Amino acid sequence: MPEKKNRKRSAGSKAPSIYDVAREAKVSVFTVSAVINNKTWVSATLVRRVKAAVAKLNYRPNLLARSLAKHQTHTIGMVVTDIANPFFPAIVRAAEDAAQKAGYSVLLCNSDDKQEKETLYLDLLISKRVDGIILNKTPGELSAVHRKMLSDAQIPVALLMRSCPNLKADIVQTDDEKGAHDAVAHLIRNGHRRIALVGGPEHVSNAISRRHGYRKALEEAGLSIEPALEFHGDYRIDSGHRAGLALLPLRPDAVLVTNYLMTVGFMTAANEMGMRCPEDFGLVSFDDYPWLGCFTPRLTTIELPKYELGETAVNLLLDRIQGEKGRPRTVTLQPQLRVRDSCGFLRVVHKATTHA
Amino acid sequence: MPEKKNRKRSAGSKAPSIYDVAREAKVSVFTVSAVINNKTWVSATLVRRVKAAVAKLNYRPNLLARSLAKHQTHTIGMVVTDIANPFFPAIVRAAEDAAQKAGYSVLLCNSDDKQEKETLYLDLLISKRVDGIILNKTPGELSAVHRKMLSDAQIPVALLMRSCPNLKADIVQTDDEKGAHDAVAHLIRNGHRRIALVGGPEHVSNAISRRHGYRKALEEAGLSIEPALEFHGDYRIDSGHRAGLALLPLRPDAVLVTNYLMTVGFMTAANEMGMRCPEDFGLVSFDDYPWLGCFTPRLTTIELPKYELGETAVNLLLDRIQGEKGRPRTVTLQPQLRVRDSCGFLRVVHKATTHA
DNA sequence: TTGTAGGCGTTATCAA
DNA sequence: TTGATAACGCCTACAA
Repeated sequence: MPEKKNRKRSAGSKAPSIYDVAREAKVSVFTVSAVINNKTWVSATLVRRVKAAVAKLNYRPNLLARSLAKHQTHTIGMVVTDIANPFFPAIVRAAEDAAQKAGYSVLLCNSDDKQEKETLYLDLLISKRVDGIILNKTPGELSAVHRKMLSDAQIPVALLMRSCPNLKADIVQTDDEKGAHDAVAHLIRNGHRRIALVGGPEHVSNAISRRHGYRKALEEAGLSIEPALEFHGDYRIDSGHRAGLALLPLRPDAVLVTNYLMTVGFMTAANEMGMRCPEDFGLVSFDDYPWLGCFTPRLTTIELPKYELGETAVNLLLDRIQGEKGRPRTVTLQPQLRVRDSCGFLRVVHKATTHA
Repeated sequence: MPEKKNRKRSAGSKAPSIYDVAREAKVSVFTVSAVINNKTWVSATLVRRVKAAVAKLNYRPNLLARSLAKHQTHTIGMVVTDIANPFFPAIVRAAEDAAQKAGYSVLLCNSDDKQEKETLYLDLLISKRVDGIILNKTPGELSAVHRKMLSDAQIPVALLMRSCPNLKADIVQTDDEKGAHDAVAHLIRNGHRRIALVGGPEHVSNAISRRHGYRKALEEAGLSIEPALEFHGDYRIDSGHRAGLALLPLRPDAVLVTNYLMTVGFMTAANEMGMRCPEDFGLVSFDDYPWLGCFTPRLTTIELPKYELGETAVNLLLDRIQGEKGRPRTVTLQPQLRVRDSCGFLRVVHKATTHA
């Protein structure tokens, strides 16, 4: 058998296999394998010989074969709605960092928030036998089939920013209700009364939490909830634009926009309508970015700890991969109000003066 | 042999293999394999039986095993400096789209522009036997060892936005010299004379091109090149900030900042120093983003076709994977000047008035 | 048209 | 401490 291998090898110039190394070092494949994996029991002489052969042939173990034999790929799948949405890059970066540190790599998938695409990718990741999946779930349940496949194949999943009604899995999220609440409370403190909401997709858990927080703050302040001031977007620019077109004519004092992309659309609409922030309306946006501080209006935001989100997601996953059997954990990270200039601070001063 | 498999299988609830399906459908593994791969020669009856078994068992082929047998993983590796740099997400998204469309998935790596990390990832990708690599090369050469491994393993690479001195490979890039030239020419048309440059890493090909374009435009206009007005950054925020601190005191009329992150740093420095754009200095930035149009100052930019970059990269790669043997191709996409308000148009009017 | 058996490159079991 | 050799799950000549 080794003979045949020889023939093939010497023909073209393929990547060397463990057999080539074994032959070169005049040892068995077992020994080579042992050296590759730093097993302690190999004699110094053989270690030297093997290492020399490895260097000479530029041998690199075929991780596919290894994965097949060991039933683990050291790969995690990460499916987000869209890496081009600026909310995700930092999260993905953090995940990749944490994964890399632990010897894992990440396969990136974009679902566009479509169930079909998500299903497709889930199938793919399962087929590729990834060791775990970070899932920014599309709204809706996970099919029974996929639940079964995931549990049969023992592939843990960590839910990112979105819970899934019928999937018991670890979750990493931010305290969105609190974030939205703090944002609206801040707006109210600054004197705003009629506050609009540009929310996310109706059935996405974090969008629901944000709406809760929004309403709660309103109620606590004794302000009425006007359904007409609530707009349901989809976290993309265009829906923010539509929201602006629909909401601004209603002349709200201020608005809470629940993600950056929609804020961009909203501001564009405002510009088109000749309305200015914060003069004509106050605004708090979700998500913070380094560039928000150096352009006008300087947005007041609810910062979400993106890096920690990604990092935590893979750490939860890694625990499961290493056999952690406890019940699902939920890690809730704290958002933070970052006050800048888009809330009509001047207006507050004005009111305060009035009161005095 | 199948017996042993049986024993194991019935014990736990592992993912089913092709053998399980064969047994369930009462056919041979060959037939199952044929059906899975839509071979035409299987009789309708057996196809039906196999499909039923597949559905019943929720069978999904183990792509690892398939890859090992077929010597192709249908995976491409993509190594960028940092996905958190807003320049990359759209490119990666485009690449993933194009890859997915062709049945490939993408493994994402961040090199941070460090040779060591790049080397690490290259080793990894080779070991994982990816079918191709999209590489946003760190400055410097590719080691001979890696060149040899890549060619031995027949792994094509497509260089993204950066050429590599000793690697003959397909390249996708933008016409950076033209982009920078157009930017500076625009600045000059607007009346600016002393124009500073915030450039990229000294040995990165696109940074060199951008500097060429900058100087060329200056020369064409008969303006002198002041080395003191050229700052070498690293495409990250902090270096843009340092650039602002160093350049602004020199009171240039305007500045060309060669990427968005550095522009953010530069603007921050300007704010700290109480200098305003475009009143105190004009600015053109590389890279365009949807949000630039709705915040002040509305940046005039050189837009780079990010989506096409990513798409083209994988298409070039796919061609190679499918056996294309021609000599390396270079695809150069055209950047586009997008005029907004950051160039001090008013100033031009002013100067014009003066001259009149 | 279908089945059998060997190979893909590792790891792992069991002797030696 | 080492060496044969059987898995791992799939593909694919070669036979039937």
